[in-house]
Amino acid sequence: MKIGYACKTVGVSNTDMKSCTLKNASSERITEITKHNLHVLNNIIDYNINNNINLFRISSDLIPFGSSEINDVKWWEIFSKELSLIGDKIKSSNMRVSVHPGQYTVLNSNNNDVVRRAIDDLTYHTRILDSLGLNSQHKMILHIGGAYNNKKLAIERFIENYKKLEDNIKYRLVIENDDKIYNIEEVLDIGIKLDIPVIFDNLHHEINNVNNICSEKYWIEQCKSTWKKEDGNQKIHYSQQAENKRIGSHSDTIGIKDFMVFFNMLDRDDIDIMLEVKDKNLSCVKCINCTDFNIKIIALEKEWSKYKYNVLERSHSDYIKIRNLLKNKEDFNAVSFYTLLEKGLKSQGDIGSLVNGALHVWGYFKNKTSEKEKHNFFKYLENFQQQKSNINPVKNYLNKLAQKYNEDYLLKSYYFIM
DNA sequence: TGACGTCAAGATCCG
DNA sequence: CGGATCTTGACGTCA
Repeated sequence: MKIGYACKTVGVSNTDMKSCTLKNASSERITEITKHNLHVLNNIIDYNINNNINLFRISSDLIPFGSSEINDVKWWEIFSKELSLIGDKIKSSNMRVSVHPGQYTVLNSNNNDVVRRAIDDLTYHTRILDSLGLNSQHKMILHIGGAYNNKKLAIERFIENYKKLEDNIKYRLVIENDDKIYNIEEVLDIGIKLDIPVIFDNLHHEINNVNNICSEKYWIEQCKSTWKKEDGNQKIHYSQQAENKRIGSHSDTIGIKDFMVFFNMLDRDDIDIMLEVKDKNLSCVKCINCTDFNIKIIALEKEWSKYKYNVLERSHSDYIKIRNLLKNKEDFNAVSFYTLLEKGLKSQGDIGSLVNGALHVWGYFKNKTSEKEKHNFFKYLENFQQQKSNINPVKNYLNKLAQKYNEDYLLKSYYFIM
């Protein structure tokens, strides 16, 4: 089983992709950004390897305007060396990657121009995986498209247009149920008819389902048979509804208790789970740790070192509870740890606890800083205490100091990003 | 015509 | 002038 995350990282340095607007998209600018983004992709792959993450979705933003006619840069030739080095890393680490054209890539449109652009976009995404030298287990996920007041015709159009696609596109293409139009039963019908693997998305299914008679497990098992040996293990998407947000919005983090219920329901090892969640790799590491039967306490201690000041500034009592939980090195439980962590991070920190957190972090510097820096810090802190500002200027200043004095422990923590 | 989703770029505001 | 905060962009469908 692999558990992965989509497109970008949270709290990892040098992993931000660049982009540009259409009016600035010269060949030079596109080449420059592509070079940067490939460097970033390489860093993300390194991060994944170092954190035992072996499922990842590559961002469609890798190449600016990758499927547009205005991009005339032959990036797959110019950067062939960089691409194959990244591809080699992916292969040698047994990582599985994917790409996912979004809701605006519509293969079944009744507008020929939209279909033409959709095919260009599929060609672009396929080229990413091809240029990395990856096999057919590395997939491209697509939704079926619109309904146009006649679903039957719209499905027929999808089928006809699919048949016209180049073989190297078909080689990777898989289809997924969406949250509004095509439910899992309809997507499965298409998948079976065309011999395309089907991705089950639990949240889309919750919102847009056939009926409540068949269980999630039933549909996941139905999808399983669409995955052939050369496609690799069945892949599914998992996400949770964000509280107090529009139906279908992804949660900020994966609630570990609900995830474990889902995981235990699957009761299988030959399945890969792509998480769709705002905190990306953070939830991914959480889920990996909680499903690892051989987890060592050092893995949780490492996690705690990154989150501790975020908890401290929100809730001192949760901070103490988690610290106590980790003191018992023989009998620890990853789910209990993350459940407490979620509770702590959900707490609303008051002025006192936020100040307490900032002072703890200040402790890293107090013997190194100049008088001026000390003065600046306490000025920011005083402004916050007197409600003249929020906590951000205080934390931003601490971040600056952390960078200046190269405090690796703080820079690797999530204190400055949450 | 706006909502939908995404998030960096670009624009503007603030001290 | 630098940093913080708000708006735009780029895509297609549907109400």
